[in-house]
Amino acid sequence: MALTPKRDALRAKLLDVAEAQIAEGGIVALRARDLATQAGCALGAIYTVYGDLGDLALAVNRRTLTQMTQQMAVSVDGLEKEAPTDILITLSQAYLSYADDQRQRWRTLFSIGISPSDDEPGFFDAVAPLIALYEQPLARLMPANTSRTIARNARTLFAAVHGLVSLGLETRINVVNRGDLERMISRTIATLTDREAHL
Amino acid sequence: MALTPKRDALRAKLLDVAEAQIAEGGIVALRARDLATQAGCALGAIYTVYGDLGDLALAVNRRTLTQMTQQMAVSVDGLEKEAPTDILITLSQAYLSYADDQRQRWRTLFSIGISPSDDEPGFFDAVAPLIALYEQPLARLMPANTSRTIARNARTLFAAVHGLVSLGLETRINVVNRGDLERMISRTIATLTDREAHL
DNA sequence: TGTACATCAGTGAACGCGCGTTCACTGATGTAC
DNA sequence: TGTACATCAGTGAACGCGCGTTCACTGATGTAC
Repeated sequence: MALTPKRDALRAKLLDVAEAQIAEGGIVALRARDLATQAGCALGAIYTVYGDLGDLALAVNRRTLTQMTQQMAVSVDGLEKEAPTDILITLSQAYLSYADDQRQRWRTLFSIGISPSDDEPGFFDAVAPLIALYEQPLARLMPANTSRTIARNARTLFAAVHGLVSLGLETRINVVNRGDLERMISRTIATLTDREAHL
Repeated sequence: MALTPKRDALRAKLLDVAEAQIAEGGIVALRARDLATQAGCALGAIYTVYGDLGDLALAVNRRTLTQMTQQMAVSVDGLEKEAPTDILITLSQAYLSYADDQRQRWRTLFSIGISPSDDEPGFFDAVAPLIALYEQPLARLMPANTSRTIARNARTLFAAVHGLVSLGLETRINVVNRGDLERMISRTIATLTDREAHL
C-alpha cells in the first residue's frame, strides 16, 4: 500500500527476481526462500509488499503479457502500408518467436492465468491490447464489417495461431520443426484472411 | 510386471480411482493417500503396481486421449458420405464437447503430457489416431495431394481448433460464450478447407 | 486330506523433505522539542 | 545540533502442513510330500 521509494524498490526487485525464476524453471520454481535469497532480503519481507506468492506470480504474468504484446507491436512497426495479411503473418511469427524464446514465461501465462480473482476484469481485458494488434490490419481487410465482427475475427485468428504454436512447441512432436511450424502459421493466416476479405 | 488377475484388478482399480480424482480436481488432486483410501488398499500397494504417481498420471492421460478420440470417432460414425467439410466440423465440435465436459481431464492432458520419458515414442504417436480422423475427410477433399501434405494439413486444422477451444474454455473470457465458440470453429474449418480444396 | 514350509502380495507407520506463511522481535528512520 | 521517544520496515526462527516414498513386517496363498 505504502509508496515509499524503498518499498517500491523492494517490490520491483522481488518482481524482477520472480520473473527470472519463472523464466528459468516455470511456476514451480517460484519459491519464497529462493526469492528472498536472490533479492537479498529476509523471507518475511516478501509478505510486506505482496500478499502472497500468488500475487507475485500474477504480477509476473501481467508483465509477461505486456512484454509479449510490446514485442509483437515492434515487429510490425513501420509496416502499416504493407498488405494486411503480411502484417498479420508477421505478428503471428512474432508470437511464435516470443513463445519459443521465453517458453517458461509463456507457459506460465496459461498455467495460472492473469487475473487475481474471478470478479476481476480478468484475462480478456489484459489480452485486449494484443487482440487490438490483429484488429487493425483486419479492419483494412474487411472495411465493410462492423467492429464487432472484426473483433471476433481477430480473436479467432489469434486463437488459431495460438493453437498451432501450442501444439508445435508444447509437446515433443518430432515431426514438426520450427520451419514447418512457421509455414503452417503463414499458410493458415493467409487462408483465413483471404476468405474473410471475400465475405 | 506380474500379470496375475488380482494384481491386474488392483492396477485397474487404481487407474479408475486416479481418473476419477483427476476428473474432479485435476492433476493436483492426484494424491497417494486419497487413491489408497478410495481404492481400498494400503498406501504402499500403489507402488507394487505402479512405479510412482507419475506413471499413474500418464496412464490416466493415455486413457483420456483414447476415450476422447473414441468419442470423436463416434460423432462422425455413419457420416462417411457427407461433405468432408461437414465431417471435419462435426469432429471439431466433438472435440470442443469433450474438452468442455471433461475439462479437468482434458487440461491434465496438456499439463503433463503423455509419454513417460523423452526417449519414448511420445505424444505424437499417441495423438496419431486422432489426427487420422482428420486425414480421412481431408484426403477426399484434396485427392491430388500427397499423404504427407494431407497429414500436415490435418495437424494444422486440429491445432487451429485446439487453439480456439483452449482460449475459449481455459480462461474466463466473458465475451465468448459456447455458441459463439461453436460458430468460430465451424467458420474456421469451413474457411480453411475451402481454400485447401482449391489449391 | 492334512501338515509344514516357502513365497510374495499387500500393509501402514515412519521417514524425510520442502514448502508457504507467521509473528515476536530488532534496529533503522523519522519526529518533537 | 542533540536527545528522547515513536514508528514501522524488515528479520528469520519456528510453525504447521501435506506430501511421495520406503521397508520391516504380516498374513494370505501356493507347493511338496
